[in-house]
Amino acid sequence: MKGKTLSKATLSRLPLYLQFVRAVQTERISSAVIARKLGLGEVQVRKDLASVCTAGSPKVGYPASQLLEDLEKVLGIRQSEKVVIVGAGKLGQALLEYDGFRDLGFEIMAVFDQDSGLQNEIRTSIPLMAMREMPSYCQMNGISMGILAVSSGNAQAAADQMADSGIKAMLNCTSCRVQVPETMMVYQNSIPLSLAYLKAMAYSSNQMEED
Amino acid sequence: MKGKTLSKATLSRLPLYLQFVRAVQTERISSAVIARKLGLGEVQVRKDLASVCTAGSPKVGYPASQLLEDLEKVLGIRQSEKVVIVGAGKLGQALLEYDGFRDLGFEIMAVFDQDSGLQNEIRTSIPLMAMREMPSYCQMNGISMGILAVSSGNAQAAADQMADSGIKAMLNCTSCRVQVPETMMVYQNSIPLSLAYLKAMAYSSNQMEED
DNA sequence: GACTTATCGATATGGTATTATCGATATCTA
DNA sequence: TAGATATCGATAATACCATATCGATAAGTC
Repeated sequence: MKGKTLSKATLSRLPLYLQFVRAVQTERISSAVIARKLGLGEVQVRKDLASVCTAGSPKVGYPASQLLEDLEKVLGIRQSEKVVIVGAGKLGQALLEYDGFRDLGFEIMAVFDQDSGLQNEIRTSIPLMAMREMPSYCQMNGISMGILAVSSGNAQAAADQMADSGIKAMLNCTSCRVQVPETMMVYQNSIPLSLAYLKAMAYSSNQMEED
Repeated sequence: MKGKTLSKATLSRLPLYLQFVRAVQTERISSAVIARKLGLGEVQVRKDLASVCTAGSPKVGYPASQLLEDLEKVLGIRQSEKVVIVGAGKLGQALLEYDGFRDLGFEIMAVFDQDSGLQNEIRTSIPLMAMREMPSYCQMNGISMGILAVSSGNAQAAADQMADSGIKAMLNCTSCRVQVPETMMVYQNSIPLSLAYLKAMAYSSNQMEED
């Protein structure tokens, strides 16, 4: 549309701004306040916001309602996005109970698992279905996003089935890398891997201090 | 020590290399193979590996055993790191069952929760304790890393208690930002936030294609 | 032993992201 | 109405990261 170029780094921060603006009760917000609360640079906040909202004015800050609206528009959460979860183990169940998805415009439609005996463990109204039903279900409901939350051994097979189902964007919550078609976008969010990264960061920053 | 400067970006990839080198069965590994399987640039892999290992040689690649050793050394996983989990809900339980931590050199020592009635739900031998026991437990066992996995409403309070317990690095699996002392390092790993980022990425890249 | 090839390491280039700086403007006060 | 101040937007400078290129070297081949 507008040909604006949103950088990856900026994109990754937009949801944070969204959350913050929602939580705040004031009519007007300044970049300084956002920066302080989110632990970011003041200029960075302005630059990020400038790429989605032009309503900021000197001495007064951004109007919260306008900023909120613009953020939601850019993030595309005005109309909710349908998502499936693959894997009904503990992690999948945790995701089912999580209310954080709705706030960000996601609607969890269904959970798929090989083991349909887990039905009684699941307390929500979201249906649990067998893996083999996934392709037809996703295609029928026009679902293009999915969360991979199976055990390591099943990761690649499940990923293949997601590809067969027409999933175009996968959040991989496994710690395995999976091979997917080029048309599918993958973002890895593995807790153990993140923990390893955090440790390495802490480790190396300590070394620098001691240096 | 050696004054080497490991970039954040490189650090985030080291665990991937580690996993890959472990999984591979050959004696020698070339950067090209790693790059292809991990979907990275060949030169990038060499550059990353050069910062931790000097044993690569032309025509032959890297000796797997040496590379593995060096990666483990840099990531500091030769001696295991003790970690606590805060929050024994579904997510906390999922983490307890997860074997991915041990492979990366982490030992889950205990879980803390306000509700100690969850004991019977937990199937592992890892002890569940009350939150108020956390400070003494962590200090007694010299624990400096923790995973925050409570519900949104309790996030800040739990984070405060982690700070009181001497935790120096927190993996925040909540979707809330928490305020912590400056001495504490935080890395956020929130599945809904990651999903929002992924959607925004897919969204904007589609726009570019249609452009 | 000379030639070819695969592969590494190092340097150079280009791009992206962050931070610093400055001018412009809306509000407030006198 | 004039001046002071907070805050934004824009441009510039810096730092960071990824990619391209090139020479060097070890293994294989004739």
